[in-house]
This record gives sequence, structure tokens and C-alpha cells, in this order.
Amino acid sequence: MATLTGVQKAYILHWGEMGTRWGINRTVAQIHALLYLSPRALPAEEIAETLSVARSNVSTSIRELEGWGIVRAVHVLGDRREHYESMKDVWEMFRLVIEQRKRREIDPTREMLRRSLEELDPKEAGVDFTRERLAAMAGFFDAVTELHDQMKSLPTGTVRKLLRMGAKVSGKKKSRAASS
Amino acid sequence: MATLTGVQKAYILHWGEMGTRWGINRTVAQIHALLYLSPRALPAEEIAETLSVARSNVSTSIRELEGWGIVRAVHVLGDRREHYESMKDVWEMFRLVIEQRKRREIDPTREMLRRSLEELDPKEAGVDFTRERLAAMAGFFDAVTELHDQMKSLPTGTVRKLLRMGAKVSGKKKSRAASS
DNA sequence: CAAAACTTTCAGTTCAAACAGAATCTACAG
DNA sequence: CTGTAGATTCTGTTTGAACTGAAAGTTTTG
Repeated sequence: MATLTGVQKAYILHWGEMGTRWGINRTVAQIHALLYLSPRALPAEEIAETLSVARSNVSTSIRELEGWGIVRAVHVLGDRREHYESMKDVWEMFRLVIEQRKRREIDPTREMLRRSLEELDPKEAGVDFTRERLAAMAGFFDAVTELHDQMKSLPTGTVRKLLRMGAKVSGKKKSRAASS
Repeated sequence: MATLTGVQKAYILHWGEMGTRWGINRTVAQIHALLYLSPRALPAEEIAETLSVARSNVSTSIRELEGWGIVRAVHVLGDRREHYESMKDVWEMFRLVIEQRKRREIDPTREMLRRSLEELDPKEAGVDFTRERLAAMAGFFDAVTELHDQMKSLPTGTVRKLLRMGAKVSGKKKSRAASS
């Protein structure tokens, strides 16, 4: 079991805390942080020891990380155990997470809004106000979805470049966009 | 106490659930949903009854929503009680929330990464690998921050328009950006 | 200034998510 | 086929966030 340096500890703890704020299990986030900082793939046993959590807890958490597609099992010659490693490309990692969260949270919300707008009873009092609010919310999520779909169609590196300089482009575009 | 229609109930419940997934208290999210759908400002008492939660719970939750800047107290003639209403502009609402979350979560993370990179001990084993990982993560958060700062400087309506058609612009840029 | 109306704070209590450890399952080696 | 190493699932327990109701605080009104 590799002992952690001060910086590594700080990173893992911070990342775990960050996870909880965004609805991600603290241990899951910590394991990801550990693997992200690790130069070699680690067996579950070693992860459990390093972070002082139960082996079973690691098993469940790893499964979730595999579900996000940002951690995978690799095999080491002469060792029957699974070793786990994190994706190293930060941009791709966040792209994956965002894509999944969209699928799990944004899409169902859009569906709920769509169905609600359908179900609105015209005889009900205050229905116009409700419709307006739901439609406004739906419009927002539609726009976010459209943007996401477009980004998805770009090769990974491009997204990074666009995001890096995109802000400046937007600035220049401001007058044109506003007047259109 | 206004009784809720089926659609309103569905929206409030969904929004509450959505909140928990993003690290926002369920009751806080539900109260926001209720106020968002309400054509008039509501007193705390009525919110408590409508959602079946304790009056004190409403008090705390409202305070948090005021903290986000998306709910405010208004006064009704002939009534001493505070009445609460939600901002109705969805885009502005999310802009505010994003801005705050950046301040509360992204900024401290950048700070942690910055400090960690400083503290790295060159004599420690594997320090190069760690530095590389931290730097990559820092680069990502720097880019996100830059984009955010640029968006912040645009008038509200513009952000909406840019986001709506921005995707198409990106699409056209694809070849150019990829080859740069 | 005292009572009334309303709000916030505080001290326990509740509850769901997270967790540990045991039991079970799976794959492989001998 | 049997034993062993490792992974997963299951069940009860723990823990911390969320919540309630009571107490304290604040503002208004007569």
C-alpha cells in the first residue's frame, strides 16, 4: 500500500467534498481522485486500505465509476486481481460525466415538462400562468440540450480549443448576436 | 391555502428530486418550485401548509433561496407577514445559481490546486506525475472560469441568444478549429 | 409599554444514504 | 473435483443531514 503525500491527501479529501456538493458519493469521488493521481492501476484491496474503507464499499464505488465510463479494469501479468485505473484526459472525463448527467437528469426533466404541458387542463383556473412558467423552463432545457448535442458532435480536442478561445469569440460576436 | 393541481404537484416533486441529485436540499428545491409556479407571492405559513413541512423548515429554506438571489420577500398591503416570490426569468435564475456555485466550489478548487502545485516537494518520488495531473485539472478549471467570466460580462438577453445559436456557430467552426 | 403577530434560533429526533462485515458467488489452479 | 483467491451481494448498523416543535427574538399595534 502506497502511503499518500500531503498534497495527495489534500486533493483526495477536497475532491471527496466536492463530490458531495454535486450529489456524488464522497467515497466514489475519493476513489476517483486516488486513481486519477495514481501512476499505476490499483487493485481494490489497495484502494480500500489506502482510503480506510471496506473492501465491499470499494467494489460498489468502482462499479459506479465504471458506469460513468471514467474508470476501467486492467489486468496485470501474473496477478489474478483486477486493477483499476482512471481516465487521464480531464476534458474527456468531464465530457462523459456531463453527457451522462444530461441523460439521467436533463432528459427526464424535459420529458416531465413536455408531458405536463400536454396534460394541462384548459378548464382549470390559472392554467395560462402555469403553462407560461412550464414553457419557459422547457425552453431553457431545450436550449441547453441543443448546445450539448452540437458539442457532442465535435471531436474531443476541438471542444477544448473552442472552450478556451470561445469566450473571446463570443465577445466579438456580441453586437452581431444582439442585433440579430 | 391553495390546493395544487396534478401538474403542479408533479412539477414540485420532480424539482425536489432533481435538487437532491445536484446537492440541493429537497425542501429548498420544492419551495422554489412552488414559488416559481405561483402567480402571487406566498407567506411562509401557506408554503408550510401546502408542502406539509414545518414552519421553521420553511424559514431556513427561504433564507437559503434568498442567499442564491432567486427568491425575495415582498410586502402586501394590509398584511404584516412577509410574502415570498421567485424570480420568473429562468435564464437569469440559472445564471445566478451558476455564478454562486462557481464562487463556492470552482474557485476554492482552483485555489487548492494552485496551492498544491506550489507545495509539491521536488525531492518526493513521483512528483512529476502528480504535477502533471494537478496541472491538467487546473487547466480545465481555468478554462471554465475564463468562459464564465466572459459570459458574465454580456447582458442577460445576449447569453440566451448566444447559447441558442452558438451551437451552430461551433459546428461551422469545426474544421477550422480542428486544424488550428 | 404590553400584548399580539410573526420570524428565527435551538435542541433534540428522524430518516435515508452510506457503510462494514459476513455470506455468497465465481473463476481458476492444482 | 476440491480448495483458494478474489469479487460481489446482502443485511443490519452507523452517521450526518434534514426536520420538527418549542423557545426565544423581533416588530408592530393599540
